Amino acid sequence: MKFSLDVWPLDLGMTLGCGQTFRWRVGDGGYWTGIIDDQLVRLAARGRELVAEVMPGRRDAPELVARYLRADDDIGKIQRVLAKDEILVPGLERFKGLRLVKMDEWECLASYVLATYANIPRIAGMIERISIALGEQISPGFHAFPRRDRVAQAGSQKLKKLGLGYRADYLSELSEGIDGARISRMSKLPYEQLREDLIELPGVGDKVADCVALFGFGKLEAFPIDVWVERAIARLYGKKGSYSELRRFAASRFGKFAGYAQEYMYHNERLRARTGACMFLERHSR
DNA sequence: GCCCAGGAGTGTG
DNA sequence: CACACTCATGGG
Repeated sequence: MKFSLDVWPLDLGMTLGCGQTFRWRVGDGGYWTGIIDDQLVRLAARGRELVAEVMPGRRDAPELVARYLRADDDIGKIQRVLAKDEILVPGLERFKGLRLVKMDEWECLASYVLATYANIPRIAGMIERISIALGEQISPGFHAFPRRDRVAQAGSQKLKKLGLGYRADYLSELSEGIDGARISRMSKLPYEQLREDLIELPGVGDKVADCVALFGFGKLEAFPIDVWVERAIARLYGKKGSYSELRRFAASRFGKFAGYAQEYMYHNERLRARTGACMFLERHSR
């Protein structure tokens, strides 16, 4: 099933490759292949037009893709709000095609529990291995992210053999400690309450809770702080402190779209490590 | 080989 | 509240 969508601005490479989600792969023709809700999806940009191919293809496939890419986010409006922070202004144009994604809540939760203290290639490898071992094959060579009950059934010993390290115990406990009803209830909570609820789960602390609130539950005010974002805040704003201090700083500075500011800074900081380029004002650099 | 990674949990001051 | 320590391991 093939169709086109109007999602703009959109940079597929930044959006699907910046490290907020871990399963998308880019092919030679510049098309991206991934899985949304057990559907195999291919995406390619032709100018302003987004061409999507969904297999096997449900009736609501266009809505599926649009929702995943947060097509309703008004990037212009978001950036006008963030532009009140003069430090971000020089980088906004560069990152306007970087959209947050809306992942499945369980996949997001499990993925970010696995993401603790690991780099992105390794995270992608762990997720790929549990998907091949435990996920349903939806097309030759493509496996869905494993359902919660399949992970619980596997047990921590089998998970450990898939190279998850100490995360195997967290994921195993998590898969037993949550269900669809709980996720459904959490999806109705406002950000702060959702965050407190998430932190109760095994393997979920401050940072993972904010990632899941942002990428899984769509709370745009969430501001996950990992080592990269911590460095960015220190460098750009001269601000250091505990997680709770930096979180308050971000809330007051970036407001209800803090999540977008965070992803811009995260991506910028990693680009800077590789290329030396910084798109933001470095007012506090020596 | 060395260093680092989208940290969390636990114990201590 | 803040630190200090441990956890297990692939990738650059």
